[in-house]
Amino acid sequence: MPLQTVEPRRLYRKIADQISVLISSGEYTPGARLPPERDLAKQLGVSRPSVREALIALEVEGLLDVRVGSGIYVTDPAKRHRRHALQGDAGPFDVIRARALIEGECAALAAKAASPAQLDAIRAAHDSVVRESRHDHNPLVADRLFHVRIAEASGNSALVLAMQTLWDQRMGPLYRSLERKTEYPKMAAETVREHEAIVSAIMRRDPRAARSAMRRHMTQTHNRYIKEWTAGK
Amino acid sequence: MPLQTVEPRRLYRKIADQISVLISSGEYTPGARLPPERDLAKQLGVSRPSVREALIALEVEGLLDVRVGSGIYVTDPAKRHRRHALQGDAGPFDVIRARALIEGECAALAAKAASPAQLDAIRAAHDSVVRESRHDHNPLVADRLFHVRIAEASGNSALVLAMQTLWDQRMGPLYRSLERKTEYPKMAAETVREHEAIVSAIMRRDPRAARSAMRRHMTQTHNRYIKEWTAGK
DNA sequence: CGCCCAGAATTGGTCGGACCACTTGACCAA
DNA sequence: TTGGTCAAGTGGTCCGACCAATTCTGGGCG
Repeated sequence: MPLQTVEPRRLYRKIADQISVLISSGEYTPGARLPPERDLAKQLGVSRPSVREALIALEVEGLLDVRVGSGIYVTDPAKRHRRHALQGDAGPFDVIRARALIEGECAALAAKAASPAQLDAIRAAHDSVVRESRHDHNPLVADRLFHVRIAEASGNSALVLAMQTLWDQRMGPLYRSLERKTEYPKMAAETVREHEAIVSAIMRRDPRAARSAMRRHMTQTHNRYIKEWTAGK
Repeated sequence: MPLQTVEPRRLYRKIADQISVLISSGEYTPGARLPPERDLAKQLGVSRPSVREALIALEVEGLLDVRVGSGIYVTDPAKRHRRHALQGDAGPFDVIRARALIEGECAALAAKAASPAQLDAIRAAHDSVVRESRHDHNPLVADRLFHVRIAEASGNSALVLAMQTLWDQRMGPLYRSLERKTEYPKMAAETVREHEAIVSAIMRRDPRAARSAMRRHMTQTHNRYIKEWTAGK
């Protein structure tokens, strides 16, 4: 039988995993403050530098939030921003197509099973997009929230995760060049109209309509990108 | 005009960003070895602990590979494993359901459009899973590759990304407790049989069959988890 | 009594140096 | 060629110290 390669896990990893377990097991709830580094070091029987390395690893992973002079806090899972967003090499058009698939299904599931509170959240997010658009604001953040809300209403947190991963791909370099000089006012109106179709389908509990509305939204977004792409030379 | 929030970027972040730039600008190519920590500290004019914190951050982000006693190496972008993959709080069952959706579609697309080389890759990955199982090995790595190959054959790199993100959720702590003491020999046979159905459907270019074979595989995996879950008390 | 501010205490940030463990390669002997 | 030994290089861990930001506390003032 083939031998397994032994891998000496480094101390900071062991510490990080321990803390990570404490968080996911609910020992430390989101927003809670961890003990000071010095105390952690003492409790774990390791030195403070090692604890710091573990904390930095967890901070990079997005689980912790370090505030100088104040303490170390557990990040709210909803606010877990991935600033490193694992750069996939997926191009904008692949992303759009994948989103059409995944988010279409999210919309259908949402229409089927969303709770009243989730419906409210979707509507609120939609209103927020409308508001931002009116003020000539770039509604990117609100737009993201709108899609997240729908994914959440699907009742499957893994779908939320997948959706966010794809959305955040637009932080990638290829994507960004496409979005540089978009004329929001013009296309914001179209976006809002498409969003409305989605919201309305979900509200009236029509999964098939919701799915196709979401897919149409994605297709149209796709087309808008192409137009920009060709217009931008 | 609103003032910008001044954010005192911590030293390790600044160092990490500098090194990150050197990597993406091609100063250090994949596989290259960085200078020793002590030298880096001297060149940057900071202490070694700070350099170490930066290196750990980059290691967590997947850009660097630290080998004890040897040195620090730039990770090959293709091999960049997202071990950090953002621990969503998605439970195993949500993940399975989401994968059924996404990978089902991957399989269908693969059946429709896979190139001969991609078909070979799928078959090779499948053979590898069979081989591992026979040797009483945990075929986890091979299994992952099998699913990645199918996703790749879909021709949509965003789907590959989404699939990997979900798969890597099993690195999460909650998931791990479920997989601790699995009896691989027993369920490996079932897994292989289900894989074969998928491969065969893709090979004969039958998208609908491929989709349903993949979904069945996920459903069965789901059931196996439940059995373990209840058996484990 | 309530507000405000200065100083103290707490907590994370950075540093320098020390020693240990592992890897690597050179060298030597069988 | 093979295997073993050894030294140098490199990351791993630790300690103690001091700095900087935040928070707490208590006293003075309105």
